[in-house]
Amino acid sequence: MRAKHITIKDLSRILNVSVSTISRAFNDKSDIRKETRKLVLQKAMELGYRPNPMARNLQKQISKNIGIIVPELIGSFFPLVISGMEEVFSMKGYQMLILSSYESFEKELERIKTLEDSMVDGIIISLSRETKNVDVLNQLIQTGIPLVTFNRTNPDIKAPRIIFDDYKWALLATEHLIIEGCNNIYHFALPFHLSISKRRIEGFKKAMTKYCKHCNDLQIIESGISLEDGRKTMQILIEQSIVPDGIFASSDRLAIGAIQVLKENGYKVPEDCRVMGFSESTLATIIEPQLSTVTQPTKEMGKKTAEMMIRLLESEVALEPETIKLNGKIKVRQSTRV
Amino acid sequence: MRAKHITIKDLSRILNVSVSTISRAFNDKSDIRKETRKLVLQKAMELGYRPNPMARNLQKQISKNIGIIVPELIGSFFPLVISGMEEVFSMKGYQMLILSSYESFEKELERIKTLEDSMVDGIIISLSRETKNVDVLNQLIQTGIPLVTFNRTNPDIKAPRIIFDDYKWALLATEHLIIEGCNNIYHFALPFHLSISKRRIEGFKKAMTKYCKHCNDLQIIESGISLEDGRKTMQILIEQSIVPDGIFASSDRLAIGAIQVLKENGYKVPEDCRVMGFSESTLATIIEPQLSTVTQPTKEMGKKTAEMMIRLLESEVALEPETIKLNGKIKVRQSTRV
DNA sequence: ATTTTTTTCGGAAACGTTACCGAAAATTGG
DNA sequence: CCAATTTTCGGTAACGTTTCCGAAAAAAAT
Repeated sequence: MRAKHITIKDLSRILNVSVSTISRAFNDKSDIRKETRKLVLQKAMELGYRPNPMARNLQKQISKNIGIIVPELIGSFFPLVISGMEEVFSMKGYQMLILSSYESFEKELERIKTLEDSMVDGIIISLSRETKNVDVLNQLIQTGIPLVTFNRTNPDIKAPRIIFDDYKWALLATEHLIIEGCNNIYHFALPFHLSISKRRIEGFKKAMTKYCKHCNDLQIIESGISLEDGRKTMQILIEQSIVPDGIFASSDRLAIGAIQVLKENGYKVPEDCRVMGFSESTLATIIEPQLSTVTQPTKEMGKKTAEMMIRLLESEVALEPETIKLNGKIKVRQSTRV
Repeated sequence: MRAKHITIKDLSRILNVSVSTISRAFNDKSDIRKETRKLVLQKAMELGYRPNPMARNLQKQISKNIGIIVPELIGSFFPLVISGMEEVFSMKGYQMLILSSYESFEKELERIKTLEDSMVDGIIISLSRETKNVDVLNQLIQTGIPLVTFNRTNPDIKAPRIIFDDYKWALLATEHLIIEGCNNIYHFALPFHLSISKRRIEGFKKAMTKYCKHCNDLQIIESGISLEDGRKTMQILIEQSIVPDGIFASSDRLAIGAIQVLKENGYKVPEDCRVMGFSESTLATIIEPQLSTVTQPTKEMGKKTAEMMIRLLESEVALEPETIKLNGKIKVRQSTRV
């Protein structure tokens, strides 16, 4: 039923040259005459010949596939990162197998197994929120398969990581709140065990002590990642009659949840409490007041990650795991400025 | 450098059986003794043998890859659809190659070519906003490669389509506005040449005439797809001193743009103008007032699309292109109810 | 016990490439 | 003009499976 594909052998028969010369013509080998190459390529074009990638990959013992595991496909962040990866991988002739761990450690392991089975040339991963044990990843590296982590990563993994300079920008974000006049600032943090969370907490603390602001651990609350998590955290604070004059949330979704609850309880943003988000999302300009946040070069992160993978793939020797830190920008909107 | 993979030949040597029996053991063939199968499988497990997919695919002349082309990866819609597809494809051992056309016709053609080159077993596509000519797709079908379209499709394509019952739900959405008391309703439409747009317009018209409401073509405005497009359309209306008492927007983003501009100009939603969106997005509950909209089983659409592809793949004979219409639900929030 | 049937297996040829090893042809050097 | 070199090419064996064909072994029938 399917139209038969023309192969290198067909070409060989038609052109009366050996299959090896045809292969040579397509692979820019040196030991072929320019005229014969032109002849072959021309005829190939004419007959619509396309090299069969499966055969080539079998012979070369590669798959030209890169496995990508992300915690989720919803939200704007990961799709945008992936979109950045696509740009560089498609240029280099690689294809992406995109899998979601759905924020579950168990599923994450499953996905890794799947990718191993399908013999991808490399694996790119951003950890699920549940992932604490990274032994499997390190075993993976042991077997020789290139691994790159991004955004949600873990210092114990002996692989390159591409991350935002969370420490620096958390510091600057907090500083922004302080300069705007906040004294009693709370930090809504991501799950503590995520390194991304730790780095932002450090930045927050540093800013607070730098300006001699009161800062104890009660002001740093492990909230989660969703909008609902942000709501809950805020609700608990209000029930305890605690209303900060500034909130630095570790994600836009947490920040928006906080704003919603503040407003529902009659507090005004930014007058009563200024709120700062992190990692720009499309939601930031929809909420009222519009959310100040730290924008991140999300697509850039995808590109850098993909480029790192290409480097691993093309290098003969094992590279020392490198950490690339990307810079953001503070986007001031109405939620922090009266 | 890379750890050598154990092959069927290694197993053959170790177990002292032929390669064909091993292959038989793994493929549930009938002509093999239960004990030998068990023996083989056990040893394979022990040595961590995994069939090489490239070799298998070359032999079977398939790739176990499905190409997927979507207009964009940002926004919640397409990632969610893809997430639905993933569920069924990963069950069936297929992998997805996800490519984005970035809403560009030219890029779309490029992507199709890429997928042909990589010899995917089937192609799933949702058209870019620019796509009017679908000859390439029909040629593709001619060559025998299974094609399934979803959401943004085109009646000229001779392939199955999985769509929402846009006509019906546009009708019901408009009806909802009418029942809530609107008389002068405007429809912010997607680009007219998209069939999805046409169907919703028909639904809108039908509802208006059914209730004997005044409805001329000026009330149906080709707006675009983005939030910015929604803002522009609303702005133009207001500049003409036209303020409808109801707006049915063909996407949540258009609706939110409209709401923003209405509010900026001192109009109240829903008191002065009720606004109805279409195709639930995460933005709907962030905007104030929260947006009434037509929710769609987005993930379900992905599943159904993938299942249709599997059917094409597994069927020997060519199937008559079928159209599957999915139902939605009207979600009433504050933007349409006082 | 011999023939017939069925079950179980091994050998070898595919699948479409690339890679290696020579050999023929063309070029150079003396 | 012949030898030495270089360029260009063909033949063939991989890569790791599956599939087909036929043969051996086991079971059933006579």
